[in-house]
Amino acid sequence: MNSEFTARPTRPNRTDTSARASSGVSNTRETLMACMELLFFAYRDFIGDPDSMLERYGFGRAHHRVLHFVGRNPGLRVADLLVILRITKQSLAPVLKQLVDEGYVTQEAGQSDRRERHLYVTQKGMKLTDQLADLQMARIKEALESAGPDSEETLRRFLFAMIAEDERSNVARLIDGATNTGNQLTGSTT
Amino acid sequence: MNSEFTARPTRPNRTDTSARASSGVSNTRETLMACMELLFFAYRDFIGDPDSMLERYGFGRAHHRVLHFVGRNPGLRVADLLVILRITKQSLAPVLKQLVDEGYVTQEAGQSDRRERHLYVTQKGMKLTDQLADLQMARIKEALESAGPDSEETLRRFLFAMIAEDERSNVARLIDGATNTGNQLTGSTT
DNA sequence: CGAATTACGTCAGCCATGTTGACATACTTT
DNA sequence: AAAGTATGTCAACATGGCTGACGTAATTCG
Repeated sequence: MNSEFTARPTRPNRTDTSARASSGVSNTRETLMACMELLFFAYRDFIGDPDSMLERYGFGRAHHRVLHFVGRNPGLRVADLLVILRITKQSLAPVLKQLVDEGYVTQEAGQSDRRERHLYVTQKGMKLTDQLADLQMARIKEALESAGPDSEETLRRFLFAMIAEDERSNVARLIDGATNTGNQLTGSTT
Repeated sequence: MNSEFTARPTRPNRTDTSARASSGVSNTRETLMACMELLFFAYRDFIGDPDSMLERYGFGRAHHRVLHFVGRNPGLRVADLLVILRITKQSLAPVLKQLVDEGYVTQEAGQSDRRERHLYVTQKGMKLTDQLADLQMARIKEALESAGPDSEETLRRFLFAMIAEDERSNVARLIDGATNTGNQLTGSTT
């Protein structure tokens, strides 16, 4: 017994007060709570996909993040990466070293300033990076389809608004700069 | 210079091929990529709120998760918690011990089976748990409002579909059982 | 009854990922 | 020449995971 998390406790005190009363649409505490928990589980599985693939390469999430952001922003400097990932150079060092040593990422001295190390994902690296991204995008795509026709626009608005206010412009610039898809974000959320 | 992550590289190769071509609505690779990155940043800030509060108590995310799930499912057994959190008892032990020692959680031997330890969040614990949840729900609520009128339903559908297929029923049961809000999830996603 | 199983705890050792602080090195700027 | 900057590196440490092994109490099964 108790194989998965079918396991529910004997569950006492279920008196069903509050909530449910406002059977309507508005965001009750319970509804928001459900969103919270769903976000928790959704995100877990969202990272679960790439995690298992990364394992086979001896990489972790840290490697994934580096591959992703360098892949999307070729020529990124080490300092940029640190700011994006919000980690210290000491944390990045071993991860980056491994990626460079194993040929997934290359470094090039800057032209104007030769102290700078510009990072690039190699072909070998891009292959892995794409595989990882494809896994995650496939899950998102499916979920969007099952969520309805306008779900993608709604989702983007929601996620963007979830980001700390003083970070939004940075994120918008990052995404947008890398994708060159136009100004959906900065424009639509004003 | 380079204060935040204003820092963008010199950015070479921006030739703008693919994408954008299909200017329509459909989920292009670039759009999905944007969703991916937004999800990454959104989730980071979603956890950032409680993180800073937890620090003041000397707690981490692990404590938060325990408080949350025990708080929502009073009487949960240790084994249940392990399955929900997908961690080992050795990982849980120190966290749970700290919460019990400091009076945030209590344990009670089961009535029918006295080997079982049923977990309950104390009043002191509920106060903290509620504060944490309120922080996160406030962010979600705001984001939903800024995403439009039907965004909550859409979001729930999306998130639910993001969960691994063979986990959905479990999650639905968990959320639903705890909230007693009815069968929105299990019903609407079929 | 006695043996096996179960729920939980605990000890020991390991790994990944993060942190600070201090310092070295190469390069640029003043 | 001196100061500042971009990066790398060493050392020590914290957190939160993991596995394996073992103990203990309680239940269940033969």
